[in-house]
Amino acid sequence: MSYTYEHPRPALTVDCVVFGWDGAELQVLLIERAEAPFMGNWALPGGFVHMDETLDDAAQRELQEETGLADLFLEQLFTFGALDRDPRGRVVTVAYYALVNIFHHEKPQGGTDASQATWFPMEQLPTLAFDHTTILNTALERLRGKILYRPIGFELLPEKFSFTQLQELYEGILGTAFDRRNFRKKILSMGILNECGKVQGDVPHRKATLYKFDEPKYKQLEMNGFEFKI
Amino acid sequence: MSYTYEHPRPALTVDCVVFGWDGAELQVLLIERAEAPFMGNWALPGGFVHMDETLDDAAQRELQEETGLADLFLEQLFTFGALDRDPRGRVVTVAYYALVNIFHHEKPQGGTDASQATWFPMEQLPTLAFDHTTILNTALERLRGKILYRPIGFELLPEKFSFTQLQELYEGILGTAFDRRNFRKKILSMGILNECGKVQGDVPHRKATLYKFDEPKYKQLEMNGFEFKI
DNA sequence: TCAAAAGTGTTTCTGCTACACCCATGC
DNA sequence: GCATGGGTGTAGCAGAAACACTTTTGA
Repeated sequence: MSYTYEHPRPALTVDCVVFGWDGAELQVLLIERAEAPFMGNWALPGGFVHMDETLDDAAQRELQEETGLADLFLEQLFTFGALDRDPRGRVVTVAYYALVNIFHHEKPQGGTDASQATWFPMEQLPTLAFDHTTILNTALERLRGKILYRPIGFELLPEKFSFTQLQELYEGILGTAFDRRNFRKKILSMGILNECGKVQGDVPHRKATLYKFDEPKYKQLEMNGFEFKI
Repeated sequence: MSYTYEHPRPALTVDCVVFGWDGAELQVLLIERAEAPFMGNWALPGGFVHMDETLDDAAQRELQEETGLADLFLEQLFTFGALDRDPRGRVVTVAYYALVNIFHHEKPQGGTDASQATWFPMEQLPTLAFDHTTILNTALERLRGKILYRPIGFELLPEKFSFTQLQELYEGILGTAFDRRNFRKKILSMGILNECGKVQGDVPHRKATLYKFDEPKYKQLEMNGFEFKI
């Protein structure tokens, strides 16, 4: 079976930068390529866009197939179209970035054309196939920008989390330190967290209060002109 | 001549939302389509991506061909891939937005496959072909967001402009009013404008001081951590 | 009782907001 | 001299930043 067109067409792929947070470091999910080109190299999960799926659907499908991940925060990032970005010829890729709670998906599974899917700390990335390093850096920039004015950090945490966890997440991603009292004050004053008791487990010190992000409340506040801001 | 691939491929286009400012209203440059589909309808300038050009190059080329515009602020916006967005079949489009001084390009010229290119005020847009209304709205959102934290508003003004012009631009795009004194203070305190004398022409009142945006200065400040912010 | 993290208020400072009058120019 | 927009300073307020001690818990 083959397909013929009057004019040549670039191939179209999607690639996904999946970020996770292990409590200390930002992590990225990479797959080991099982096919040429760059066979055996690490790369972002991704693949060709099918004719009967939207770009968002393609990104979701590829993530599901290559990493087993589903139902995560997924947002279009940027489209990369450098002429020589793929040795197979002209391939344009629509990049996405995703945020996922790493502990809900600690053992991602390799799938069809990915022999492995593994978390890497941002600070110890392997060499990546194609222009995937560029894509990853773009995604990191976006994450750093967006986390300041949208409540997306919660996507990386467990459903219930302590203020220390939240603060360490922000500090780790942004590379800056915050005052504990001011941080707590600012977030609490937004009124988008619900307390859910000190369920924290066996720790050799005082138990922290755990909170949940109240998304419906946030959506409602947002509609009334409220803006999340760190 | 024809091109055959093992798998079907979406066609890939670029579309450009070109914004201009006439001193009172935000304007968008549209072309009248000379070919099916939507022949005779208004649409964003754009067209198919060639195999030997990047996406940015394609956007620039299409603008040049269809409107005569060159050397303008042009930035990738978003990629639209809904299944039914083009009646010819699966067409994915990488949208761009551009900012241009309307008085340097008052009479844009229609080109190859565009029989006319015309400025429309945002408030009086015709019905657009394809999903171009969606694209345009996305571009407007982006413009409104970005103008707050990047000095891109200057792209829409003449090289030399008065504070009133600048303020009216911001007020028009954002739909909010600013205090004249505070606005002036804030912008001046950034130190990114150079005074260039009261060259303003025949006006029946006091002549305004004109300013130029000092881009090198801005770039330098930016590198030292300065952030433009309205 | 010690170590380790949780929790909590107040003061200071900075930057934003609100606000009104005189100036220059052409008609 | 009048109509029109240009240009300017200050006081009050709100939100950000700085800052240190007490509490809880398990070992």
